Amino acid sequence: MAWMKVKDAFKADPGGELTIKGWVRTKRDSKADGGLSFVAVNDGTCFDSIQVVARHDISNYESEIAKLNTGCSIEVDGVLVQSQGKGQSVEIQATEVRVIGWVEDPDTYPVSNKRHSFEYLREVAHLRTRTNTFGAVARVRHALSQSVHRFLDEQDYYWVHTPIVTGSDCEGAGEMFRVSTLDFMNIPKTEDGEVDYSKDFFGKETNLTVSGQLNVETYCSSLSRVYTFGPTFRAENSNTSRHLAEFWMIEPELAFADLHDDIELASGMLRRCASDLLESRMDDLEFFNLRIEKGLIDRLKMIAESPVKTIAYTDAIKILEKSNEKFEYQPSWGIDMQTEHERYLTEKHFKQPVAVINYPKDIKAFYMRLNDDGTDGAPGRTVAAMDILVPGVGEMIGGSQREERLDVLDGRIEEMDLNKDDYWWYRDLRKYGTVPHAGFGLGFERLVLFCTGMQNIRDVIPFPRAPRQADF
RNA sequence: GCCCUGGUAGCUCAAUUGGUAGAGCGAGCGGCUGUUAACCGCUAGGUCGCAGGUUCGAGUCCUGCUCGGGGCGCCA
Repeated sequence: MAWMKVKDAFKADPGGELTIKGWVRTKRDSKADGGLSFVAVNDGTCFDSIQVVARHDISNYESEIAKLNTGCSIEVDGVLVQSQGKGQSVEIQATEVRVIGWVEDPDTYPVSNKRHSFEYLREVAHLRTRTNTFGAVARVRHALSQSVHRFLDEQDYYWVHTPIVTGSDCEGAGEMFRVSTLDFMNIPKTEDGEVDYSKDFFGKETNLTVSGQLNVETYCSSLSRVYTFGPTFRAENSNTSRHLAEFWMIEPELAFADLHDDIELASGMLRRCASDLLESRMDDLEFFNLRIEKGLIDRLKMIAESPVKTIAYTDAIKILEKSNEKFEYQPSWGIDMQTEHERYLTEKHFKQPVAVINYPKDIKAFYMRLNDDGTDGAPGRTVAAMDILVPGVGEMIGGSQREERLDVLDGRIEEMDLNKDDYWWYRDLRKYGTVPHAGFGLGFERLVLFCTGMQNIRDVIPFPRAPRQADF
């Protein structure tokens, strides 16, 4: 008999023979008709489990089928039929049930058939994907990843595999994890008493990347449209439900483009992700909408239809100053917005994703393009930066138009007390055929949070890494 | 890093003014039923996070440690 995935079995014509393979979610027994069992089998190919009806006349009914527990793996041969019961349209009348793997001790099976807290399930991350929620998160995460790649590919963006280990000490996006093969108990020292990295594996100090941006800008300067999509690492001691030490980031970089082209790309990507999900994963979305966050589907529909709203930082501050909201930190021009300010803007004032642009230069990175004086009526100098804020998550995207003018870039490097020599190859891009360009970083897990309604970022990545957390 | 909170059965929690522990779910067994958050009955299961201290007596009070959770900062 042909092995069929559960998702395909649901769509097949009744009457046909088939084999399915999966894990038992629940089993209910009945004494009717001499005895029969209803076994819900899930293989992860879709949200729903399929109901297998096993009767007492199957040879191993008493010895095995009646003893099945949640978590057992089985193969079932049978016939797809219209269900006689309510709750499902089709079910499988089993002719044979083969037990592949038993649950050794049902009493201590970590994900038994009951409600579990997400905090507890994090401690059994190797088994939590067997629950409705984590199965759905895994499928949605995959679908979003595919949407991003397809969306960019269709617009001629090339995926560039920037390095995980970086010898560049100028990425500047946060604390780094050191990569080294030196013996901790016997660190080689120079004459000055410093660590002698020339003896290390790479012959120099190396770290895990915090961003592929600087590297991908080199490819942008020849291939025009490129992006990175891979893991990045921040050794910040961040203890929040929105930060991870290891997370995946999407960083497009587009040449011959300005800040508005950048926002348009980000906005289009969000719309595409939402509409693809509504198209392909309604089974999982309906679950999230019912059990995790009411109104999720309506929000995704809104995202799919409306472009991101853009507002200048200077105007955003004015909105905050005029609002009647009691902020812990009073907003004023020049401050870096607090989480409370960002949430007010996206959740209460606009009630939709908002791109805040043109921030004061003193609170942003050196590579962001300096605006002309008075851009958007700002009382001070600004850079062409943008943050996209979304309800429920806050900052999901951070980007900018890059400074393509070498003299201005050098001025900024000096102003911020950075070492020009460290950026020699980055500066070369401005020396040889420079071009206006822009890009952004999208925190992939934050996108998954936004699209599932999940509350904690540690529940939307398979094996979360955070301070004091690197199990599995 | 800062502030706030919690750790009691496999899981989620309860335990009055300090008097050595209970429920629901899950699990096992039995009953009932084309069942589906099934239902009914019985049973098993706990050095109350760890280490000290106060007390005749500590799950309950004190100190230290440890591991969670929430918020803030840093950002994506």
